[in-house]
Amino acid sequence: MGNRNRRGPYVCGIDAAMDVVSGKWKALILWELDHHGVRRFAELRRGLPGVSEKMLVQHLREMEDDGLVHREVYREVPPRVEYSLTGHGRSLNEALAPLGEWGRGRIGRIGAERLRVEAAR
Amino acid sequence: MGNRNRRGPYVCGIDAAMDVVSGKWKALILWELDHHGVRRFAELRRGLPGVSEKMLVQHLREMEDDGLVHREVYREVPPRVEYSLTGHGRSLNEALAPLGEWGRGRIGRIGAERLRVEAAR
DNA sequence: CTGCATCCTGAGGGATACTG
DNA sequence: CAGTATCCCTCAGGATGCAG
Repeated sequence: MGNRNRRGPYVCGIDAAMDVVSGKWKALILWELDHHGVRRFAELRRGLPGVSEKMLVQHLREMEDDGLVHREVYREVPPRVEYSLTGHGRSLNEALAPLGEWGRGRIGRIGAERLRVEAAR
Repeated sequence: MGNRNRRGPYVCGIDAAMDVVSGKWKALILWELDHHGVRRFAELRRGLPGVSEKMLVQHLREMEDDGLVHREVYREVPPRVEYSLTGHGRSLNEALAPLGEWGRGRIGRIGAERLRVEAAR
C-alpha cells in the first residue's frame, strides 16, 4: 500500500512541507476540508472529480498520519466517516495561501499569453 | 528528455504553483539562486549535494521555460553559464516563504516526537 | 457506504559514458 | 566547464474486483 517512506531528514522547511503536501490530490483535499469544515468520504469523492477511491483513501490516511486530518468514525449501518482538518492542517492551509495566490497570478499570465498566441495566428 | 506535459488546465492556484515547483530539487534551486543571486552550473551542483547533472540541467531548463530562471551564456573557452532568478522566480520564492516556515515548525515537532519516543525505550 | 487487495502502467529520476 | 545521450529502475498513481 502507500509506503509512507521519507518523513525526513529534511534539508530545509520547504522540503519538509513538500513531503507532506505532495500527492496529486492533497492540496485539493486540504482546500475542500477547509472550505466545508466537515466532509464525508463520498462528499469528498464528489468534490474531487477524477480521484479514484484508492488514492483518496491513501491520501487521507497519510494526511491523518501526518496530523493534518482528523477522522471520525461512526459505527452505524451503513457506515459513516467524517473527515475534518486539525489545527495543524488549518495552519498548513494558511501557509499555502500565498502560494495559491501566486498560482492564480500565473494562471492569469498563461491565459494572457495563450490569447496573444492565438491572436497572432 | 524532460517531457514537460501538463501546464494546465489547473483547478486552482495551488495546483498551478505545484506544477511549477514539483521536481525533487526545484525548491532547493530556487533557494540557492535567491540566496546567492547568481550561480554557475558547477556551483549549483556543489550546492545541491546528491543531484545528478541530468536532473540539474533538466530542472533548470524547465524553470527557464516557466519564466522563473534566467540563463546567461558567455561564449568563452572554457564555457561559462550563469543562472539567476527572474522577478517571477523571486516572487515565487516569497510565496514559498510561509510554507518553509511551516515546514521548519514541523521539523521541530517531529524532532520533539522522536526524542520522546527514544526516551521512552 | 467506506473502504482494502491486486495488478499494471508510465513518468520521474538515478548511473554512466561521451562531447564541444 | 557545461552540458547530451542512454539505459534502467522505482514507485506514485490508475483500474478493477471484493468485503464488512
